[in-house]
Amino acid sequence: MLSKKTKYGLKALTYLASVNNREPVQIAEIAKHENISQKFLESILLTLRRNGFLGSKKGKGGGYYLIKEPHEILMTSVMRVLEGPIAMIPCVSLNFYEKCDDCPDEKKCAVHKLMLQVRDSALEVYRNNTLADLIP
Amino acid sequence: MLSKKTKYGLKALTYLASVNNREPVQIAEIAKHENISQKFLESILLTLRRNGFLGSKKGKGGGYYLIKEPHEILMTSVMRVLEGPIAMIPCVSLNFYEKCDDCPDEKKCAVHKLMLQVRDSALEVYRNNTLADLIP
DNA sequence: TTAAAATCTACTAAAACTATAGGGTAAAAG
DNA sequence: CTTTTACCCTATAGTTTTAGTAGATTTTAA
Repeated sequence: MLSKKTKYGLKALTYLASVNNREPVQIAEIAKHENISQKFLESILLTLRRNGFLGSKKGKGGGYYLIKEPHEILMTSVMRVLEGPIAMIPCVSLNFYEKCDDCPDEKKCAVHKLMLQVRDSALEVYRNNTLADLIP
Repeated sequence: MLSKKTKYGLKALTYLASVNNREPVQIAEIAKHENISQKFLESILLTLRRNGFLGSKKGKGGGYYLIKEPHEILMTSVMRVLEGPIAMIPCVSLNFYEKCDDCPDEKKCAVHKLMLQVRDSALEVYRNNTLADLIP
């Protein structure tokens, strides 16, 4: 299941991308427009800022804004920050690899074999989509 | 993340498929061979039986066995039973569809648009794999 | 220089889900 | 009738998710 964190994060990014100018947009405005709990969204936007997707400005007239052009923002990186590994199991993860402690030989493992394909197909989708592609 | 339930279920199915004859295999044997908690595996095999993948036999010489040929068992149906919906979000699910209550228009939703592609790509993988394809 | 408007930070907590263990019941075989 | 096995129900520790609360900090504008 996709977490609400990721869902809301994607919606917020898309909303910011759809605002043509790059003026800061307040959390409250995003939350209202996308039907998101404002406090929850606050923490999500914070992690997006810390990971280099957003800039912020405090005080009156402040808010969040995109730091790159929408077509430069790949879904692979967005998903990794919001949802974590793209692989469904660590033993097939590119960026978060971990060996299964119960599995003696990955090459012979059925789960490994299947999940490798799933990872590759998901990766292809995320690599073919930038934030610009999601704007309605 | 793939649940251990699914992981163990897949391993158990593969193990049963690799046993050439269709003699019942005891839970304990599967659990030992695949390094799985026996009690947990017990409940997993039960749901696999209830969903038409396995047959069982009680008493001495009993155990679980495949009810169909490995090449007839599609990963789509296995995954749906073990892991649940293949879609990451209900609004793009074929078999478990549900509307998002926070989303006014699916057609304009960025999350919907992205997750539809992810679902399709995952589906293609699962449809192209039967249990027979996972046997080492 | 004060007040208002925002983000930032840390802490807490309810709810849901996951993985597992325990103990007893039912059926099949010998 | 005893052993062996699957079957079934319950509880529970642990983790993750999804927030909510309270306040600190920074910026702008009056």
